[in-house]
Amino acid sequence: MSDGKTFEQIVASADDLFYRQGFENTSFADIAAEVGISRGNFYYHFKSKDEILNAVIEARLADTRAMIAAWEAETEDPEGRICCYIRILLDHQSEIMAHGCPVGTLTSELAKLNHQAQGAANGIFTLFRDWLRLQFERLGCGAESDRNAMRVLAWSQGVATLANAYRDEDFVRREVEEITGWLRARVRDCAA
Amino acid sequence: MSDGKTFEQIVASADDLFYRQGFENTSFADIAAEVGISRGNFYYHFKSKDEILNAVIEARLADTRAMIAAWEAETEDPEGRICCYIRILLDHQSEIMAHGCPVGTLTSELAKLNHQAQGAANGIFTLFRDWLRLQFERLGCGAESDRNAMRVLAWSQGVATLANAYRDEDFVRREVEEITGWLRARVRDCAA
DNA sequence: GACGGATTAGGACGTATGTCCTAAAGAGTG
DNA sequence: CACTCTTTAGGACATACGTCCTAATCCGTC
Repeated sequence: MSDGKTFEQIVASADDLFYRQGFENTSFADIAAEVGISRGNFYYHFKSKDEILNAVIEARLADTRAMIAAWEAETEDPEGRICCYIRILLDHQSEIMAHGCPVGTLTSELAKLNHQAQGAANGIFTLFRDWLRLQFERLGCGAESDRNAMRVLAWSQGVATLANAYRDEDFVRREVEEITGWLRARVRDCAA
Repeated sequence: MSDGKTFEQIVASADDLFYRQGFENTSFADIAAEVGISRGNFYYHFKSKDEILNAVIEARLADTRAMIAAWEAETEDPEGRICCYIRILLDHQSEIMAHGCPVGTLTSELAKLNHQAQGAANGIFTLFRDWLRLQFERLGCGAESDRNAMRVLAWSQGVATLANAYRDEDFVRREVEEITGWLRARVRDCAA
């Protein structure tokens, strides 16, 4: 019933379209066209559009966990790991300039729709937040760790929003350097 | 034809609803219900929904200009003026936690819709950006002025996005203090 | 009070959408 | 080949939406 090839394709296309066009603005016809199936076929795999959204959020949660796992495999150094997160802004620069941050724009849209999946979408933020907090704790930031994690999240969200508005590559590059510099200083302070 | 009482009410209600529910997700029926007029009456004042959006953006531009003028009347001190901008986060805290930043969420939505009014909506950002840059220039930040202005914009945008996601009052308050502290340090650096 | 332009109400129209239903096609098993 | 369960196609259905049209109402002026 679930977890077939078509199921995965629907989720993948919906994921992409929700990111590029927004959830509300993406129709079944859009997804069907991209997957190459008929419109009526959705209801064999999903009971409603909201259920597709839930599956997309699940997929994003899984992707995020995998991404974090890859960063953990990349380096043991907490500061280096935090830099991995910051580097998303560069690695996905063109997509971010075109469509913003996938997490931030989705949570914003769901907040306006008063959608039930809001909490689930926030879970993606929380995945990053908790992991970043852990890295700051390992750096000795103690009680400040969560605040630092939130600062990194907020900073990157702001950069994504303005990058999307102005499509300015240099701005993104400069801010990434600035965040990295702030991080270095913060690590020094915490270690002291 | 234009600029009547009904016209103003439509723009005011649309402005409010676009903020709370999003542009795409707000229908003529919604606006009509809030203003108390019939649905078909819109087309006497506006040729299309996009024209309402344009009027809303015009109104927001005017409001922003008025807000900036009020700040300029409030104090001559550039640092104090920048603090006025930062203080929006506190003055409109509950709305921001409920619906995000009106500017950031609108530009994000229009970007996803590939809407023609995207540029006009960015103009609101630019109003703040140019004015903030001017204040930094007067503080002696020189070539760094625009970067500092963008940083203040980005920071506040990020705080708004996360405030909307987590609805955490303390987080907003802490970040405002942090930005203010950063500003003080930056002013010191520039003056030196 | 009568006229005329400004404004409004109400509904028609075509389209798009989410949802649902049913018949057909596909795939695997005996 | 026959049977069954899974999967798909295609369209029906009600609803909501943006747009447009027309008749009615308001209101200031003569």
